[in-house]
Amino acid sequence: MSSRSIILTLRAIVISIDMKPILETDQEFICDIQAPCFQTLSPEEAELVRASKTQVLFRKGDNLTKQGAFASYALFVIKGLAKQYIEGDGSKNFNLRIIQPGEFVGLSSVFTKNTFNYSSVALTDCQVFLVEKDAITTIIKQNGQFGFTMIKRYCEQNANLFDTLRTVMYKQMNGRIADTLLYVDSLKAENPEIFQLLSRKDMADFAGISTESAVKLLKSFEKDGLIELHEKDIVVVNHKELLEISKKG
Amino acid sequence: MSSRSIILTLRAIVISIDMKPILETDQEFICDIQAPCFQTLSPEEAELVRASKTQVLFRKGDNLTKQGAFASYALFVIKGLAKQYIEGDGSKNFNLRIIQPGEFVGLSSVFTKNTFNYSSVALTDCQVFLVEKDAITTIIKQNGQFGFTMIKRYCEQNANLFDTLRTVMYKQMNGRIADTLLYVDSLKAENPEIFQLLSRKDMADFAGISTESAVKLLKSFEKDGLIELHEKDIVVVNHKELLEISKKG
DNA sequence: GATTAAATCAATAAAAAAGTTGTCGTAGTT
DNA sequence: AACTACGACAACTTTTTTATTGATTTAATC
Repeated sequence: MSSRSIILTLRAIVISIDMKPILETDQEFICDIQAPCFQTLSPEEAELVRASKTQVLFRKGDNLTKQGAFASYALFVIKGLAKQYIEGDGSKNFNLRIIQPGEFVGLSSVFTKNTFNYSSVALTDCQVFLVEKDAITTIIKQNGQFGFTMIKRYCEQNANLFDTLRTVMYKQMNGRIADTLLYVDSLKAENPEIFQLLSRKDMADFAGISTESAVKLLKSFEKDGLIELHEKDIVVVNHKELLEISKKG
Repeated sequence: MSSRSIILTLRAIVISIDMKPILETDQEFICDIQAPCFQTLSPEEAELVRASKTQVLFRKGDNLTKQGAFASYALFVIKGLAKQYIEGDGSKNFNLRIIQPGEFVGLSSVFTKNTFNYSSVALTDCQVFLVEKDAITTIIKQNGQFGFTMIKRYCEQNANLFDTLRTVMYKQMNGRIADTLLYVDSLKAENPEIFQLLSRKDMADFAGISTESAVKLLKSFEKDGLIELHEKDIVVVNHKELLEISKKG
């Protein structure tokens, strides 16, 4: 290696260590604050967010949050997809939801708990920014509109949690995998590649069943003409009947 | 699924959400505080650590730290191995060190920076506990002996960083991969499986060279009788000559 | 301009992970 | 007691990732 390229390499390393957020260009900077949920912020509030945020590129497979780790901030996903899940013993995970651009992760940690109560992992590279919880708290206290938005988002997530619990509680395999299919399919309009990003184990972990059962059920749904399996992509053909199966449980 | 097992499952989930640290038994609890570097703590100080810590099981492949994310705590590895690295553009990482049981990660974040300046990932499942930086700060200020230990550890890591920079700066391929081999081999006594946990890309990222070059050099070292390659394991045969190559650069 | 060091590219081989299928066991349910 | 709804295991296939090798290209040094 030449000394010049060594120096370039070193400079890159030093920049990385100093960690002014990778990929943060002016363009993207503006982009952040333009996200819908930050529109109600006053200039001073926007400045507070800006000052107490850091932007991070999570690579596919990186954890955005780790269940049990201290949480001093909330994460806002600008770009990319992630999944949120709870870890049990062994490698028995239970998938809670897909995190899309424009959504928060770790809000609950801001309001109450000091630790993340779930893990989440990037399904694709994710551009994320982290805001320290003190900043969020401060702003909510002085800007009711913003607070309302935050609470609304938090409640939505909670409502979904209840649905999830109901599913796990009362439905059996067919209904659960139908729920999972309907859920993931509902995201497909925005994220056409979503099914390709999920393994059979992921689908199983959303439904809370074994991987083998998931494989068998998907095949059987295909045979019954409810869905089509194209490699990893899944096309919902008979939406109505899936809903029916979901209801029957 | 039977309702009883559903309830058991639910209970497991609820416990996970509540996240009293997975796997923390009395036995392990005692084990923590017995780690050498905590021996100088007074009972009250030990209690402070205990109160402001949380214990987490990082699964193989999980990030312990993410470059650029807010760091409100330091991590102490109880069990398992991890690697620390800096992220560049693309997927160009540079491996800094292997983190062994009994070592801290993220100390620098406690003392100065508010964000982690490197990433780290579990090479095996890792039992880790996290201590909030305020607790560490408080204790250091009142317990000089403990502070000394912390500073010493921090300095050691820094010294290694300088060596690493020197290597990257002045040596070429042969010397670098020799350094990498010597470094990893020095950990083999404590962790016999260490080489199996590292891919050729990992070795290359330690040496700061391309994966292909690493493969070729390792083969050539084998031909010259310096090392033996057994599947993923590597045995250093001619330690002295490797040192020589390392020195020559 | 010739030489050297090392990255990049492309093609292939080998190993690991993911997906699939059938069989069996177990715990509830009827 | 028979039945149902699964999970668990084992064997196997497919896909993906990692490793390997040779050829080519780029840059820097001599």
